Amino acid sequence: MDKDLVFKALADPTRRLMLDEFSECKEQTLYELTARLIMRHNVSISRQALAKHVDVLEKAGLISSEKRGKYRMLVFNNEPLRTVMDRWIK
Amino acid sequence: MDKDLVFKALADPTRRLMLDEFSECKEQTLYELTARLIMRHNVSISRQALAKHVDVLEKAGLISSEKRGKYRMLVFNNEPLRTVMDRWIK
DNA sequence: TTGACGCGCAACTCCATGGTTGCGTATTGT
DNA sequence: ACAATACGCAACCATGGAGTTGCGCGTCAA
Repeated sequence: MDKDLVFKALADPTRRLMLDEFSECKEQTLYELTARLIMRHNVSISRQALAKHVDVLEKAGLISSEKRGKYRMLVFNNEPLRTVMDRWIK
Repeated sequence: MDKDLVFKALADPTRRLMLDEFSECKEQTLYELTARLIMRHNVSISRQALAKHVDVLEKAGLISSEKRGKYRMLVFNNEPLRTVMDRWIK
């Protein structure tokens, strides 16, 4: 696990909103996630921009993705968040 | 406490090294901190660049500073780190 | 088969930010 | 008084990253 990638992923407010959605529903398609962000958080953003954020979160190990036919299923994993703060909080 | 500022502060690897030093020694002058980073972590960086990082950390509430004559004393505060991860780790 | 839809990819723009350089200020020791 | 030093400030440059646009591909229902 690359801690640098985790902190980079957390640096963006849109990605933190995405994590908020995932902490309520651990499995979502990219389509569902986009719809939720637009409707519940008034996020005005294109699908492609969201897809980029998904890539960043995936490289950080915070989500994993799986192709299911037409849809792309995203699964949340908060384990990196648990381990990344160890060095300062004792 | 502005969580956005905290995550921004954590996004940079140099600032995370600074926090590493602070978690070992909670009070340091800016001069001491600069010397430690250069010697113990082989960080090649100017004093001004460090001062900018200090400003970012201070705005995030992660350190507080106090002028003591010629020196600027910096004091670590990890409380924002404890509260900022709540929403995803339950 | 054909159209709609969810998605991937690449090029482009724009701006925040890390870093440097140069100069000025205040404090301290001799 | 004067030199050394720890620091603040402002301008500048270069890079990375967020966002958009346009196009094409694969899947599914009619």
